[in-house]
Amino acid sequence: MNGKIVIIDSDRRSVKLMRNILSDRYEIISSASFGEGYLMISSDLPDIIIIDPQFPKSDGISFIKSVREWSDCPIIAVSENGTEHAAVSAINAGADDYIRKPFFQNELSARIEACMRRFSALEAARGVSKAAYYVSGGLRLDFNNYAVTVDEKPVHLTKNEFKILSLLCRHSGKVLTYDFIIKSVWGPRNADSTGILRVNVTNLRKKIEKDPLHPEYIFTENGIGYKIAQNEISRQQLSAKPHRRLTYNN
Amino acid sequence: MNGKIVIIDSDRRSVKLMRNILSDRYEIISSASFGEGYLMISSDLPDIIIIDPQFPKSDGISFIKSVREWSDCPIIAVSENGTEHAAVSAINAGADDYIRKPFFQNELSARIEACMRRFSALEAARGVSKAAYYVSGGLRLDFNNYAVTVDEKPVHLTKNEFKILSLLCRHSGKVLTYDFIIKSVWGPRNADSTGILRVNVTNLRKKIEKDPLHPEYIFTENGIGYKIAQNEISRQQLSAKPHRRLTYNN
DNA sequence: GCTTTTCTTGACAGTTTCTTAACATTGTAA
DNA sequence: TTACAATGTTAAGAAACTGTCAAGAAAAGC
Repeated sequence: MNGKIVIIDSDRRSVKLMRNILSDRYEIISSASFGEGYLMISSDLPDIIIIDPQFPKSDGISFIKSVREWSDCPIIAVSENGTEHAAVSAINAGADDYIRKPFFQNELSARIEACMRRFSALEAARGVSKAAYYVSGGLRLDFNNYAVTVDEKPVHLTKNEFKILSLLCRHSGKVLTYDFIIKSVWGPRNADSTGILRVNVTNLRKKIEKDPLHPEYIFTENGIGYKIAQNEISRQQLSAKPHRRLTYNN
Repeated sequence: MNGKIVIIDSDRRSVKLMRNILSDRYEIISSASFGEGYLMISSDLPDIIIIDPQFPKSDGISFIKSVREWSDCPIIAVSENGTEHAAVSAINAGADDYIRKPFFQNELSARIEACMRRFSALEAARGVSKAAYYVSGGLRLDFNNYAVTVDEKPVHLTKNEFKILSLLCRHSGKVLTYDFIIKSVWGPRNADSTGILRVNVTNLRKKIEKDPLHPEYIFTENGIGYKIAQNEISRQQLSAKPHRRLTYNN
């Protein structure tokens, strides 16, 4: 599996077709409604969002905008509306591409893959780890299997606890602000609702820290956010991707 | 000017049209041949490359691949060839977008701008992950991680202390007035409230200076403000010069 | 349906950080 | 040297932040 895609489209044939094209390489989750789709995006955190903004009938443009307020996830608009205005609106709202129906199947695939490549490059530049495991001291987290062990002993985490911990682990060594964590884990949400994050971190610490009062893994940066120690296995795997553009030295 | 665009297209009317659409916001350099275009790309280092890979005699796909070997500059293919194969080939070769002729003018603009936005984000992420440190003597400050070390030992700073120190480090070597620092850290505020700044600097010095009476890092310029020594990480060290290939043979 | 787990909220306490004010010290100009 | 302004230091209360608990709501599992 190359990743997870959320498809939001009220045309069932469209969805079925896209499923056929993509399901061998991607996990597909679909919805016919904006409301449900929105919930899927915030709970499942897909790698790509495909949406038919149904311009101008329904307000898909503001949907795209509102996702963009809290997520950088690539959005591809796929619509029967071939007008220039529809495409421009979607792209300006934050969509990464606008594809007209009926589309060529291989072209859809190619555009999705291109999107994924670009986003991976962006995340890599941001220091997001692509390693399969996080290891630090006695703590080990398996990103793919949702498994966490402390000193070889398996630890059960709830969904949100795992989301928080794996987020910290993907960005290991960096301080993540409360706001960033909240938006990443809960999606759109009142940013000042830090209480729920605090409770989750307390519960997490109870499960993985020997002495929650003197944390060994999850550190608090007062007034800013949380961080976790650098992944011990990511250093070797720091891949040297070629530089994107030549730059002047002046 | 928003940037520089190299257009490689043998169709003069196309080039003229694109010039008309884009020249108010971008510097346009164009060529009708691959060879010349290639030289332009390597010498002018544009922000975006627009290319019609559908040259009658030459292979535009290998051109794109060849540019991709050493540059990540966004490439937009614009071609009269509407086939799926043409689009898929271009995108898989490394093009960021494939636009069919005849195109909508505003859509072309929007797609170019979207490309620029994405690429800026990528470069910003790369820049941040490189030029993220201030170093002077034993003092080291990591702008992104709110982390400060003195002689390798981590030092804990409060949010405001870090704000002040990083402000000084960002403007290293220059004297920052009390007024400027206060406004930067606390926002609009009674300008004569320098007391709070003095307290913060005292606390900062306690944490990072060996002998606060004879500061090694944070210097007072009487009657003006504070300053910190110039960052020892020079700009040349930050951006390594990638190799450049100047010939294109096909 | 029921039971169990997880999520969310609000209250509260302990801790850290911020801010103020008083006082000490240093620098500067007459 | 003296007087005065500017800067440094300290301490204490205020404010903000963080960690914890418990209870009800919601969701998941059976």
